[in-house]
Formats: sequence, C-alpha cells, structure tokens
Amino acid sequence: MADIARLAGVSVATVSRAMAGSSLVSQENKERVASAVRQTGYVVNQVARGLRLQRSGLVLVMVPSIANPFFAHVLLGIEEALQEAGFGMLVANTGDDHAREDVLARSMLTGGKTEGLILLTGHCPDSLRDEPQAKGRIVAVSEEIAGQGIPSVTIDNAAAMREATAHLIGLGHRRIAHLAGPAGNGLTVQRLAGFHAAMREAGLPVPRGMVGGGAFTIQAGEEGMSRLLARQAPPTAVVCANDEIAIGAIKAARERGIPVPAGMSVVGFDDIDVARAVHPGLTTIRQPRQDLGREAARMLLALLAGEAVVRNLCLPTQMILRASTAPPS
Amino acid sequence: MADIARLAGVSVATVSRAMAGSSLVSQENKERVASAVRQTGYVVNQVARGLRLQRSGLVLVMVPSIANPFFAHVLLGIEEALQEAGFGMLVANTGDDHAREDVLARSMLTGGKTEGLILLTGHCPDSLRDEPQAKGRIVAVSEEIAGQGIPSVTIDNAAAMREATAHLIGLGHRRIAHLAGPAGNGLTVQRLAGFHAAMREAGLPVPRGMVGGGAFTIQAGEEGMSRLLARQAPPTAVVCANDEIAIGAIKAARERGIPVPAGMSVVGFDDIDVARAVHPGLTTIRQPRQDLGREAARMLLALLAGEAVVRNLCLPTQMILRASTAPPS
DNA sequence: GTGAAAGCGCTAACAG
DNA sequence: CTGTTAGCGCTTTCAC
Repeated sequence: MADIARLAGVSVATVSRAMAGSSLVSQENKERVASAVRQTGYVVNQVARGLRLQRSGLVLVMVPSIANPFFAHVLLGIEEALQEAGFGMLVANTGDDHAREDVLARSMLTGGKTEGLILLTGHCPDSLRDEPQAKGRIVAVSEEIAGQGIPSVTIDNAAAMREATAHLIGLGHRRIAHLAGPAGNGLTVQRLAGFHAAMREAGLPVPRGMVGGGAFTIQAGEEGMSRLLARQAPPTAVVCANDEIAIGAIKAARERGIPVPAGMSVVGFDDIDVARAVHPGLTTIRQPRQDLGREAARMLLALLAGEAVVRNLCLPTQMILRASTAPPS
Repeated sequence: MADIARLAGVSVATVSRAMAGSSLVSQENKERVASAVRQTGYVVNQVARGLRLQRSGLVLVMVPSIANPFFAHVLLGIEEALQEAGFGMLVANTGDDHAREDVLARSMLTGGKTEGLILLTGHCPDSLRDEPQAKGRIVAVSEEIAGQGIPSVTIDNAAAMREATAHLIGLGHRRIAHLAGPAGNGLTVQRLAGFHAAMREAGLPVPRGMVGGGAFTIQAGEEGMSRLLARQAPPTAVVCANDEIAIGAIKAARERGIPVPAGMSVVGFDDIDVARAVHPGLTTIRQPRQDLGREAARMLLALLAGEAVVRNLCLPTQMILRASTAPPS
C-alpha cells in the first residue's frame, strides 16, 4: 500500500480511503490511486485488514460428514447465504470426533480466525460451553443443541415421522417397524419418538425387535431389513430414519424375494436426489435442506450484526408420496 | 498476550516462546505461563499470528457443486489431508460463475486470506492467469487445466471410458449409445473421446444421434434415454458419463417397459454410494474419489513447502461389474 | 480533503 | 535463557 501511495503521490491514508470508496477523497486522487492500482495489480491484504478491523469475514461449519448428501445440500444453502454477505465458509469434517471439534473451536472461533460457527453436529464443543462471548456467535442447524441457549434452525422431526408412520397406518398396516439412526443421535431420538407417538395414537403395539438400525447408511438399512425379515412375524411396512436406510432396506427385501411395495411398504426421510429415481420411487419426507442452511447462515449473520434472532426457527417438511408404499396384501 | 506476560511475571517474548513450546525457555517459566493461560483461558490470536508469519493456514477449494456426491467425496479427501497438516479448508461453490471465481481468487489467494487454491472447476480464474507467483500455489483435481502449467491429480478419463465401452462390445453389443455431460466440460470431452476410441477400435459405427446428454444429472439421463428409445433403431446398450445419468437412463427405460439389463445394458461412471444399491446394481467405473482429494491436498502442501511435485498425478480406476449389463437379447 | 501516527496481537532478531 | 523492540499491512482517529 505504501508503494501505491508513492506511485500515486498521496499518503497511505488516502489510498486506504480511496480503496474503501470513501467520500472523503477528491475525485482526482481517487483516479490517481485507481490508476496506480491498475498498473501494479495491487490487492489489499485481507489478513492485515482483518487484524485491524477484528473481522475475518469467515465462518466455520462443523459437519459430521460432508459426503452425506443431506448435509451437502445444507452446506450449499449456507455457502450461498454467506457468499451473498461477502463471507467465506470454512468446512470441518468432524466425524463425531469431539477432541477435534474442541481444538478447532479454540483456534478458529476463540483464536479469531472465524467470526462465527455453524454446528450440524448436534452438540457444542466443550471448550465453548462456558464461554459467554462465544455463545452469541454460534447457530445450530438440523439438530438442536440441548440446554446451551444456542439458536437453531430445524424441522419438527417427531411430527414429520409421526406423519410418515400415520400414512402407513392409514393404508391399513398394523405390523410396522422402524429402522432408526445411530443410538446417541438427537435426530434418531426425535424420529423414533414420532414413530412411537403415531403407533400409540393408533393403539398399535411395537413389539421388541421391531425397532432396528444403528446408522444412517445403506448398509445399516440392508442389515436392519434382513433382521426384520428373519422374524416369525415380519412387519408389512417399515419407516426408516433416512433415505439411505430405506434404499438399503428395499435392496435387502428384493434380494429375499419380497417385492416393494406389494410385499412390504417402505418410507424414507430427507428426499435426497436419488429418492425419485430409484425403483420403486421412494415415499419420503422432504426436508428443505438448502433452506435450512440458508436460514442458519442468515441467522448467524444477524447475530454477528448484533440483531435479535428467534430462538428456534422451525421449517416445514412435506410428505412426498411415491411408489414404495401400498396397502398390505 | 500482554496480560499473560504480566500475570506470569515475564515478557511477551517469553510467553510467545512458551506457547510455541520453544526449548529456549526455562521449565519454571513454562509452568508460570501455562498456569496464567489456564487461569484466563487465553488463546493466541491466529489473525495476528498469520499477519506476522505471512501464513493463514487456509486453503481455498473451488468446486462447481458441493452437492454433487462425487465432488463431496473429493472434498472429504482434501479436508482429511489438510487437517492432518493443520490447515483449514475454505469451500466456494462457484457453479461455473467465472466472475465469482475471479473475485474470490483475488481476495482469497492474492489478498493473503488463503495460502493455496485447489480447483475442481477445470479452469483457472482469469485474474491468476498471468500471476507467476500465484502459479506455485494452485493444484487442479479431477479435471486438468489446459496450458497453464498447473499441476494436477486426475484419472485417465478416456482410458476408463474406453474400458467401459469395450466391456459392452465384449458382451456382443453393436448399437451402443453414449450419454455425455455438459458440452463445454473437459471431462465430457475426454470421456466422449474414450467412447469413440473404443467404437473405432471395434470397427463399430456411431450414427448421428447416438451421442446425447448435456448435464451430469438424473434428469439429463432420463431425457437422453427417452430420446434414444424414440429412434427407429434404438441402441442395445448405453455408456453414461456419470452414475446420475445412468440412474436416470435406467428409470426412463423402465418406465417405457424396457427391462435393464435384459432389454438394455447401462454403464455408469464414478461409483457413487447408491450405485450398488439401485436396482439393477450399476456396472460402473470406480474413481478413487477420496484419494484424488487427498493427493491433491498433499501436492499443494508440498508445493507450499517449496518441494518439487510431479506435473500430473494419474490415479487408477477400476471397472465394477454389477447387474446393469448383459449380452444383447 | 489530506497526512502523520498509533495501534490491531503476534513473532523474531538482537542484545544482554 | 530472557527482555526489548521492530515490524507484518492495514484503518482511523486527530490535527491541519
């Protein structure tokens, strides 16, 4: 910047002002600076700028797995909203490694490298738990964070799963199973609760062993369905905690000669892109994936700007009826 | 840091050294500093550190679409390798918006916010084209960048597609179509070339209209297959430029009463997670997605460390035989 | 309008 | 081993 000042025959202060488009600089000097910048290809150093302004223009996103298509779309929404505001998105794939989350939160948020934090992980790094000044710079998406007063953008998982289960009950199913996600997970718990609520309301029993699963993966779906089909009285329908599980479940059913939906109805959750392209088309709950991300980013930006935000923004879901569900035969 | 120095009764230099674990500081002072840090919960300011050291510990990744499952896995590999080296990953979803790529490259790479750049986009932002000092900090993955001397990590797209096509020819197919990606894309060109090479080697014609497509999406696959099936002499097999296209193509064939593979063989490319779970299981080319990312990140890190790197690292692919291909009926 | 100068918080000579 | 000091490159009072 000193070089530019020399070249333009002005002070560094004037260069700084000119680059910022300040109105406190004469038209003539503006042009001299612009010309010098053009000649040299000068670009302001963002780090120095950040140090002086105490702003990095960066936000950290912690996500259990970028490769999960649901999370990937949430990231898309986050990136879009951040980009609009001139912010950059730092992504950390934490894979549920709490130690790593902790170290990152320290160096990134507390260390000033990022101004805010968006959590898709469902829990807050320990190192931030009692840092009051960090609290105002964190937003949770998809999964709420218990008892930390962290604002969040979510859907009503229990209600959505209740609706999915009720759809099956409405078709006439009575022996309905649930393939859940990983045990510790908040989404697992809520979706499971929604399943149980619907069954209870209909006065239907949920025998031991009719709730399986353990991961949000195709393989978990295959294994879960295999186990259900080995029962003396297998279910006639299965609600799955996400689409991957459902796709795996359908695969396992087909491999055992059970046609879907004729011999078994299957419902998913998320409405990932392939859900409409697999055979049979997957009946599922559509989440506003990208909106979740966008709203979370906007909420964080508002927080950073010192504005008030709603405590928990809950976005609507939509049940998508396709071909994987039918009345029991 | 001044506070810590005061609290520990030492100078800021000693605090800085102690925090860096320098051996030039007495055990006693190390403990005094550690204790003061514990009391205050002090964390070094990474921005100031970055300004002083001229290092941000950040790398920018430009990707056409995070939501694309292939790219998502490449990102996973990149993040893993960067994380190992203590670097952070900034992700920009560019969606082929060259203007945005340009602005970002300027503020991020030239502006010092990031030390390096990884391109999944297949082309170099204009603002970096003749910046010699930026050249040593860029790596391309998945798609090479023409004539810029930028090191890259790729697969041999043409050879892989040749193999996929040859597999179909080996099964006895003679009317083979290709559903390609978007027109301008480098991968599209290379894979198309591989297809043509295999057909030429076998002395098979590629009539006008037997090459379709236009996007790497399920929908493009559906439309492409619909168009092929409307021909007076439809193909008996189709090689697709990626798995999404293949999945869409299978869907369209099924909807028109053509069973896959009995009435139509289909081959994909990438081996995304659902490829093995759809029905029929997709025969495809497996790319080492995560390895591509990991190697690219390592290459960039080596570049930043001033080490010499190979010009173009080419990783092996593997043909995965599943159930979507069979001899023509 | 413009310039001089004081830092933002840190590290690395340099001198003890 | 330890402290003093000079910046890293920028923005912004404060005086003119």
